[in-house]
Amino acid sequence: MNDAEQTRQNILTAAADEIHQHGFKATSLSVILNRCEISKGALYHHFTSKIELGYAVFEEIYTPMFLDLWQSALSVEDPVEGLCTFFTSMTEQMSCSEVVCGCPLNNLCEEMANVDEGFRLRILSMQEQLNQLIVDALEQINDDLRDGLALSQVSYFIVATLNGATTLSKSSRNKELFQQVIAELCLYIRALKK
Amino acid sequence: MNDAEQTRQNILTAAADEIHQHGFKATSLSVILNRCEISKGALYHHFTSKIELGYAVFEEIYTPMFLDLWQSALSVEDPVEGLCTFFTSMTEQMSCSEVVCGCPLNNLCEEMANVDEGFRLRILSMQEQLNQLIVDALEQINDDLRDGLALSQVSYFIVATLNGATTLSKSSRNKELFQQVIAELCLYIRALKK
DNA sequence: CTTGCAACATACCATGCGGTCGGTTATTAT
DNA sequence: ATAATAACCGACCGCATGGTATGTTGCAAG
Repeated sequence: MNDAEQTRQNILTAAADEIHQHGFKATSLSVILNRCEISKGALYHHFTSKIELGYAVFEEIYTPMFLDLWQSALSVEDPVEGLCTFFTSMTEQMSCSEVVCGCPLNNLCEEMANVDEGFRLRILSMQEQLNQLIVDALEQINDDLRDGLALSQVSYFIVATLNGATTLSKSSRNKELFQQVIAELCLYIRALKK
Repeated sequence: MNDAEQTRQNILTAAADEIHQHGFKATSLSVILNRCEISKGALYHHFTSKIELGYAVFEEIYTPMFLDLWQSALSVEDPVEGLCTFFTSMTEQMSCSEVVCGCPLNNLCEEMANVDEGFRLRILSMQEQLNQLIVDALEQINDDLRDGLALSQVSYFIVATLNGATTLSKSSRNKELFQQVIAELCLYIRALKK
């Protein structure tokens, strides 16, 4: 990686962290500049505007990190158990910043979906990708599942609950509530089986 | 209500709407002043700062509106069915602004819980009140429910899912996803019974 | 009638923001 | 070697923000 690409990556990772911590609007470009020890000219050489930087963070940092996580959780023999262990390990490995700051994508959705169409469409696309991921995984064990399940609906339900759980843990500022919701979610997921 | 109290109420309702639409930080005091056709002096006569205005909106507008809604949904013979009809009617009566802007309390939680302790504690307190409301209602039909249910956990699960559903509908900008999650949630709730 | 305070109005301030622009250095192609 | 361009610097700009200080009006008690 040459120097230019390196500074671009530095900007992206710093911006990703700042946006995660403070949201997009409240993220100050000057803070990013300080963290990267670069000038404003450097930033605007790589990104045409703040919002384009935001899009790049979304597409190049958040999205792959997110989808890879879910993909690996679902790429097991039994995706139902895969999801449950995924969720449970989240409650254990959850760092303090994640308890406090929540999921970056969920945050961005809350903040920007109804304000900026570019963000909204990106979020929407990602949610559909994620939903497809889950549906595909569940369909592979369709024979073990109860009859009459609306798998897409089930998938959205799971994701919605998970997002709601992170939001809940943000206000309570402890893992306990999150763990409770996750425990109940695992009960629900396992009950999908016959 | 005298004139002073009337202007105070005007400020509160205008602020509540603006905060609902744009979030707390992005809400501009000058917009509120224009909507109410008052001066900045008037606002700062009634509220010492922007954040105190935010607290007042939370306590005097959002909280009672919210708790009353849930209370009336749960104050029926069968709270399980009460919740289901409550949720279902939400999907039908949901105005465009609610689809786009989401739940005011959920929004505030997302935006302010990890930034301002005053907001966080107020949100937390309200969530605990709401949880107690649901738990109390479910306990009254405990005999009809399955054994071994952790009612507090169940209650948090329901609230988390509902919040996640509104967030989902924000990014998709249509009711369909919301309705799907709600439909699945109703299945879950009804399955709490024996 | 006047005194006093509540209920406003208006002008102003410091600050931080995203963004621009002319200039400079480093790299690369010819 | 030189020309061209990428990569970067840093001063500056307009603007909107939350907040303050001073001034004005109107009502109500004494």
